[in-house]
Amino acid sequence: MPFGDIQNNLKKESLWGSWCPFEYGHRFTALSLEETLMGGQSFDWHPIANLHWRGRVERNIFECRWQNGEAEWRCQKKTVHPEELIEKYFCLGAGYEASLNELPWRSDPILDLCMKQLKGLRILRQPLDQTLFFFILSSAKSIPQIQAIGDAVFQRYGDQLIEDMYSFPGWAKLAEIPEEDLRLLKMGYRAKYISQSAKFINDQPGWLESIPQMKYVDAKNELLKLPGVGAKIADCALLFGGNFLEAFPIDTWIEKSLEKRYSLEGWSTSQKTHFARVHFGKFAGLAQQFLFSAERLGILDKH
DNA sequence: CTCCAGGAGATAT
DNA sequence: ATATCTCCTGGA
Repeated sequence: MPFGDIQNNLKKESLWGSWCPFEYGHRFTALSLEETLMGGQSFDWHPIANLHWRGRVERNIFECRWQNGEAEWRCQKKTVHPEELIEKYFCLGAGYEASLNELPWRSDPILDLCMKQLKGLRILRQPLDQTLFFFILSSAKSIPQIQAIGDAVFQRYGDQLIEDMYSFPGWAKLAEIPEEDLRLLKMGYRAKYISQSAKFINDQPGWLESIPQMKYVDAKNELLKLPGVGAKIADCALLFGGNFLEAFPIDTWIEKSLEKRYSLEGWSTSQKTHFARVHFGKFAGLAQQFLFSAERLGILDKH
């Protein structure tokens, strides 16, 4: 490595604060930390080394890593009140554990296995505007593809946060972008959804911001008004971007999982939604996350 | 080359 | 209500 690069890296490194353990760090495992950041609920995190990720929390850059058997985080020195940001973003605190305890794990051996194998898996509290954006992009796309398209949009239209990370441009900015320009960023048919949803949101100031205050059913019905937002994407936006832990998104993984693990072959999607609400209860979204990750990682077939 | 993804919307029954 | 087709792109 040339001397200039070494100096440059030292300079970059000096911008970072020291590593901190998570306050409830013992609850993460290497697997659950990775799955929380990279499992498809967020598209803000990028791996930069083995078990080491960099990502956005609001307009700040944080890093997380698994080191010496525990989870750690750090952020740039200029970040204001980083502990509060982390606590909020990762939903740290006793309330989350209490919610997990209300899931029917005592009577559901499948859920119990998922929760034991993925101990520490969390649902993040992300901003609704950006989460909605990513999940409109998500239809019939894999996680890396969604992230790549998002990165391109952020880089082209967002603000630069650090060397290679940019902010979510916001719906107001997206409303100004011609649909054809969005198509150039490989959105395909989703470009129309983004463009039209941006106009819808822009034409009704305060509408999107009011959604997190609503009851779940009302919030979902509002989001369903957006072009490109059906039941699945509305539930993803509410669960990952609106702190609605009762939202139970049913994608093809969960659809197949419910059929296979809970013998719901032949049930319609709406019947499965009803089953989930009755069986998993008011924190069904938490159960969904454990079930989804377990299927994705192939955990249930091993046991 | 064909097929189909972590979906939604339009159309037809 | 339910079934089928199409919409872009990229990877198997």
